[in-house]
Amino acid sequence: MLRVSTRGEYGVRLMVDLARHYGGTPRSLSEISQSEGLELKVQYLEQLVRALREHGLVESTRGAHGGYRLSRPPEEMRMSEILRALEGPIAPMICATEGEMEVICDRLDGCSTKFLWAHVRDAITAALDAVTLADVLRANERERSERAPNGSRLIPLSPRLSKSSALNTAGH
Amino acid sequence: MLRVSTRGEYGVRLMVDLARHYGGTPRSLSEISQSEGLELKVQYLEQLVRALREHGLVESTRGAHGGYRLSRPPEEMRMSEILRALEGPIAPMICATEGEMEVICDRLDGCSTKFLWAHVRDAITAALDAVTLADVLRANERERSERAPNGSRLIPLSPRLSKSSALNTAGH
DNA sequence: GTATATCCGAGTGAATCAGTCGGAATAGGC
DNA sequence: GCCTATTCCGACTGATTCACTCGGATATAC
Repeated sequence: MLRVSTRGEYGVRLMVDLARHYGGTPRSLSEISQSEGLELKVQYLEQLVRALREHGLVESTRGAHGGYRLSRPPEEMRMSEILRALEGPIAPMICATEGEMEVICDRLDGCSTKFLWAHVRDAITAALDAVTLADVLRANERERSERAPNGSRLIPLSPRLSKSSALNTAGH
Repeated sequence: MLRVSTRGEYGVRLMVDLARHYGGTPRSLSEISQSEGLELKVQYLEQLVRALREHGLVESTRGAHGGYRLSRPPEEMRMSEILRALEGPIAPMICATEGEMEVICDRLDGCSTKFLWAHVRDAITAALDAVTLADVLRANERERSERAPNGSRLIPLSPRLSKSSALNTAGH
């Protein structure tokens, strides 16, 4: 339950790639898809990056050698913004969408569980506000470097996946 | 994004109703559906309550005057259990399901955003662990009594919906 | 002008959601 | 023993959403 769609997953990976190359030349979708393991889905990425651009999170240059870049440094991008751009407002229930929720929920006897959903929503937004794109990039770099560089990909990842993960340095 | 389905919504309402009548005679689904404003969906409720029973949260008695009751007092039921029973494990991404997540996610280059989803998942479970069925019932009773008893349903609910809601007494 | 990109609207097959349907089993009241 | 109220159970279905795909237009470097 409470799933994020592949839109969110791919979109975040795309942003991580842009963060990794922040400051350089624009990255094309085909470059991104290769280095993030999304080879087959370039056409789909187009759709996602559109939403990110429309929300002002990335800027594009067209034509040959064109591509995308972050419109702000990764440290100044909260994951909440990114996911909102990709998937719309955080709303565990229709009656608990961000912003005004009274309007919709005046129906019936007022959605007896309103408070619960608002509580969940606030927890999610807080969690996503506390993490920046730079944090996710850092965690990702760490994981990459821990994997042996000479192609021995067989190291089990289990021991490092506990609650004391890299993201706990994000200060929440 | 991050939606809870109507399964979760109706199922929680059902549980709130059972909590309100805890200690009395078993409640039939038709009674529940009437008092919770779910008149048309009795057949659907059947399906939901099944999941709740199979997870040991409610007990049933069959035949005439039969129905359902909570198998534990509302104070001892966390909303996390209830929602898990209704909607399955809390997993914002396939690679961040509760319990073991390494197995599935060993594919590709190891899901660069794993940490983020785990972080979100933990925030959600913490939020749902902090609230008991009794808390939701209490918040609901309060709302009911605040609505004028003589049918003047027109009072706007807005001022009381801020972050300092009743659920903040749950101690998180 | 050609190759490489982004841009844009529309379409589509598969999966999930939100129920519905038909009937079997169980228990209380007469 | 029958009738009624109820839970139990598996299967079915229409609508919606998801996860893409397609075809083409537009812009820019060389």
